[in-house]
Amino acid sequence: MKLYNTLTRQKEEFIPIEPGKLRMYACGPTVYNYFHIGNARTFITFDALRNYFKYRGYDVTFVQNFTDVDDKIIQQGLNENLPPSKISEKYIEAYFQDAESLGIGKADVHPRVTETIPEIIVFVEELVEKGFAYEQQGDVYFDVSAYPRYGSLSKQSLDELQSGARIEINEAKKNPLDFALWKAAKPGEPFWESPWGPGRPGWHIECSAMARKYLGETIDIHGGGGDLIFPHHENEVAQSEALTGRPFANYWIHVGYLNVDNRKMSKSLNNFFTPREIAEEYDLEVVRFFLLSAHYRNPINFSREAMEAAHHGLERLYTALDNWRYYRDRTDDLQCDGDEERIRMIETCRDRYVEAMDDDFNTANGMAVIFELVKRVNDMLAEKPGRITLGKAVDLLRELTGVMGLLHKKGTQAEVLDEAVGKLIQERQQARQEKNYARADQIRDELSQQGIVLEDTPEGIKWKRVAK
RNA sequence: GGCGGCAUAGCCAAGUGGUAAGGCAGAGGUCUGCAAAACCUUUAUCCCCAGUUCGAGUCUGGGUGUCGCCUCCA
Repeated sequence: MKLYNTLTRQKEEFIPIEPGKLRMYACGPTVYNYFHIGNARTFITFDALRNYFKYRGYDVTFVQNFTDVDDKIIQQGLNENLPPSKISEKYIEAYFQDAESLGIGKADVHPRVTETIPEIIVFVEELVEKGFAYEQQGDVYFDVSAYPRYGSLSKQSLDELQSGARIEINEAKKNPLDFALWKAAKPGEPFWESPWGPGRPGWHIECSAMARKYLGETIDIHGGGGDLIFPHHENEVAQSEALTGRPFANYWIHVGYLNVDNRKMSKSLNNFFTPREIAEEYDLEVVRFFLLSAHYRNPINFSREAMEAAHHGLERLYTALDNWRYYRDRTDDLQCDGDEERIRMIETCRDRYVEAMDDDFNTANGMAVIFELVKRVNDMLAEKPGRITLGKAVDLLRELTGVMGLLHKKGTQAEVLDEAVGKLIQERQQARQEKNYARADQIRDELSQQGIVLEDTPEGIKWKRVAK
């Protein structure tokens, strides 16, 4: 498997630290509000990447944190008139709800800053002891000048960073780029006791400490959104490598932005959509489908047109499954299962899917293979080669879309129709036989208003519920 | 100012130097009472200029446009 590594700015063959095992850490949300679908792009990417590694036989340990102490959480507490801990609790719960609706599975561990304080304090203490950090009136800062390789991830030199620095001059810092590992508590803020007095962790240290706690000193893959490269990930590298003297992460993976009108979707530009908002109009599976239909590193533009296209594309996948179920339930034809040629053709789809995904997790090409497989399934549904051969094709379709985290919904056909609708369908059938097409079409229109679409097939009347 | 993306059909989007995947939309057709679904056919010299090469969307140089990071941000 090849992955693009931000460290080297190249695609590299992925070699795990321990054969067959993957240790992966992705930066999770700061839980001060609902996340938006730009955030979701990163979560979905790592969720699907984890699925794929498992699919390829890796024993995966995936960690994604919650930042549950932060300036913004404190601020939101004031806005909502709630203590910060209630804010983070509320939005962690919301995260899991929204994640589920986007098909994002849980990580193996979802550590929280508030549960990692002792480890963070030890981490900072060690950095101070080793001369990489200094205390200043209850704050502790990382000393970037003590770490010569600062800037290696973002490919920035210290000088250039300094000349472009837009950060406020802080008298307490030796260097404007020094960043807080520990912040002295201000009145009314949550705090923990530490060797430097009451305070709370800075943002960057938490990920280093959590990754170390759950995954060890060197991890295989660390990732997040592209906007985290600097300063967050740069700082993580500095802290962790200063402490251990070893590489922090072998592969750094960064996800491209989700744009709106070609501008990055972000809270500050106020051009964002939350899953909750989108869900009023589309099934969120459409969002997931849309996000995975482009390569993860490329920026993609969110728009109504894009959602419509994704909606139709996803529907095509579901329709194939529906049509298969309908056929399967109405035929006993079990022959032709020895159709070697077809089976071989199906197998090549798996190979090509793996080939695509092995190439820097190219889900766009993976999707293309899925659509080709759908075409084969549809072809076979028309040719009716027998249930077993077709069943294999459909199994593969489920296998591949399953890795993407798609097509988990139950089929529309399996539901039970209510009696009134059933009677109408019967009546329409009667009308058709009597060539009373006006009445037949009238009934079809009526049901269509209720979101039930009828299709006349050689096997009988097929119906489906159309989602929004 | 420093660093880095991106630019391929109406829209979206792949593309490892050998003559452009896939999806959506459109057009024509098959099937259908009509539809729907499905299938078939059809829709691109890849931002511009120069260069390397037998051959470049794909490499090099120079432009142009655009977005981003350098402050919190997935």
